[in-house]
Amino acid sequence: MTTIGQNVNRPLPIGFLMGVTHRKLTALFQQGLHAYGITVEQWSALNQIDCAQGLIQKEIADRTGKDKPTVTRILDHLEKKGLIYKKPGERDRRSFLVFSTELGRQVIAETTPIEDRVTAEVKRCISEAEYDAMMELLVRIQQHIGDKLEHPDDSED
Amino acid sequence: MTTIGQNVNRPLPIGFLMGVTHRKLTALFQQGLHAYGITVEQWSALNQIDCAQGLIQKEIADRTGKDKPTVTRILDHLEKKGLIYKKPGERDRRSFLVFSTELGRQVIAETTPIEDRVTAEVKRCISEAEYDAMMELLVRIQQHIGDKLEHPDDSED
DNA sequence: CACATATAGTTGTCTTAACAACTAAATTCC
DNA sequence: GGAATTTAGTTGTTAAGACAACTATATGTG
Repeated sequence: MTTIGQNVNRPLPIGFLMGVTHRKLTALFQQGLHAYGITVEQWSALNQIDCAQGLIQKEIADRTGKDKPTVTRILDHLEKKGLIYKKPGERDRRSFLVFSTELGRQVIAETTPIEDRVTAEVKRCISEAEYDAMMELLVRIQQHIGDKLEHPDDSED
Repeated sequence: MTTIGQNVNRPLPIGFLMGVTHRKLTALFQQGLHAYGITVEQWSALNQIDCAQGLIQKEIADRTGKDKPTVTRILDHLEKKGLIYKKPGERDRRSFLVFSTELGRQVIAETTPIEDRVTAEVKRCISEAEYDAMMELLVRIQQHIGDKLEHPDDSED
């Protein structure tokens, strides 16, 4: 006779709860982006490119929190859709400078209000102060865990 | 002459910040799971199965916040690894009851402390009160946005 | 200079997520 | 009872994320 159901009702760990919440926020934004034929992740890369103009892919990766292969593929999609273009780096011939096209700029201009609406929707269920606190906590956790991933053995009590 | 760089330094929207944070938390837990040959998402399904014993796939989907196709595939992996088994539903012949095997129970018993360590790590950079507040806010946002996704046109001011 | 090492980017593989289309069994309604 | 509708689960496709292996250029050190 084996013991069954021993782990009764432990709370959903924070990572999983964050995953579920993240997926729902993404789904809401994705609904709004549907008419523009881009995904949420493509939007985030295009948004950074449009803001900064002339980023190299490594910088896009850093700013969007994605790894290099992921960025390569997202840029492939954005390029095929005519939303960005790459210029070979002259000083550093390993890299490209990435720019948004006129169309890309237009898409960001039109979709930024959609992102604002997602944020506004979140603020309908939590206060401004709670929102700010949440953002601050997310940044803190993200940095702390990021450090831990880079220096796994540091047991700085 | 086109305007360039007009979207100067808008803050990272909450959804994206949550995505970055979620990916880092997942990466940390995944490091710990490496020796057990399962992924974080497989762990979360196995964990639910092990707690409840005899869930049908729909219930696993609900409890893990995944859709049915995703659960089907995760269970395929868990079954191949000998961590779970399915029993055909007798009362409802469309569904299966899913149980963890002895090995599956053992894996969860041994890996639950690893998940605890991830939570503990998070609590090293935020207080207990902040942690609780964060969890509560995540639940609230997740529910509110979930409702919005189901009733998109409700403009309940 | 030459060799080692680091960095930018690409390609391939696997897993997960979203979405649509589908099968089969259960339920509802007339 | 029988047709329409739900519900449980599967399969296929596409995109993204993690990871490893790879190419090519840059940098650093003897």
